[in-house]
Amino acid sequence: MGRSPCCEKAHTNKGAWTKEEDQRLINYIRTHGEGCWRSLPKSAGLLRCGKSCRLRWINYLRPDLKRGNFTDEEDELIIKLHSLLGNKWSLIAGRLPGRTDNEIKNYWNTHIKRKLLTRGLDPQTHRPLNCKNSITGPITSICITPNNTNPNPITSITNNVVSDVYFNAKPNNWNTSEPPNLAEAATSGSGTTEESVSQSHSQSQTQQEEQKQYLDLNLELSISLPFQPQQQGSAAESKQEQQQQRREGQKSPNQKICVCYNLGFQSGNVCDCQARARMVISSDNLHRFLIPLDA
DNA sequence: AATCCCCGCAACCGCCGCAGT
DNA sequence: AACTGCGGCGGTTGCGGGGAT
Repeated sequence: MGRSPCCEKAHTNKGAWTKEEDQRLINYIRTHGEGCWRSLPKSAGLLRCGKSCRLRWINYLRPDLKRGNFTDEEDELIIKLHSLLGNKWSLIAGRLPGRTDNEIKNYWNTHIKRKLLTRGLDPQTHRPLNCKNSITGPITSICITPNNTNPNPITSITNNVVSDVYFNAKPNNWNTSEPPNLAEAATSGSGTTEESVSQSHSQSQTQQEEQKQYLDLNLELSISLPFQPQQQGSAAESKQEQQQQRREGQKSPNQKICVCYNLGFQSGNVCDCQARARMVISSDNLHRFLIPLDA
């Protein structure tokens, strides 16, 4: 059995809102404030579902909404945030004052997707479309190399890395034992809750600047061509090698390595690699989680 | 002028996480 | 620990406007 409906559907209006309904909702929230959406319709004299009232207020009636077209700066910010956060529209909206998640989602689907395609980029992965080695799906494999000196830093761990993302630059104050919390940096600042706002206010300016630096750094990361091992020998030999790697606990072709944890994407935050990982490899102060693709 | 088609956007739906009991 | 209810989120739908034929 599923959950009971949030309201009595037989007695609720659906579809476009009338001016009168809008006015009732505005008047009610001006007097009583937001909250308790379930009981709001009855109290406000609206024949609407509470969810519908909430959506109408948040996406259309809220006084602090910014109207008008998106600016180029907003476009680029959305693209950068999407490359970091994926389809986390509410998080992205939190970084764009006056914009709603629904608005950004629509804008993404109607404008930015096309914009990225004309740039030759995959809107989901932000990788070049014509990259013959490109993989589908979100980036889950990240590798940090000090000063990017090692072109293939985890070859020693695995012979079959699907793809890697490298940071090209490493700030002088980057301490791999105390990684920046990128997820927090991404959501702080213009956070949507009072709590997050108060948290961000309580941070020292230096800390905020550091976080911004890390966020910018992450957003500006360059993506390397996926490492593809040279195919040598017969197919039988290759299969034998793969079986050998599995026996030895090494990464097989249908596994990915993630070091998100070291970037601050700790479990329960953005990345759940730690929870899903079947194996952890630690080296150079980095924890690399092996995650089967079918997990 | 009429029809068709495409696009943008508001709204809905179902699921999920969390807090309260 | 299990259950319930609510708010919030992301995916999807469908309507209306405008351009093309």
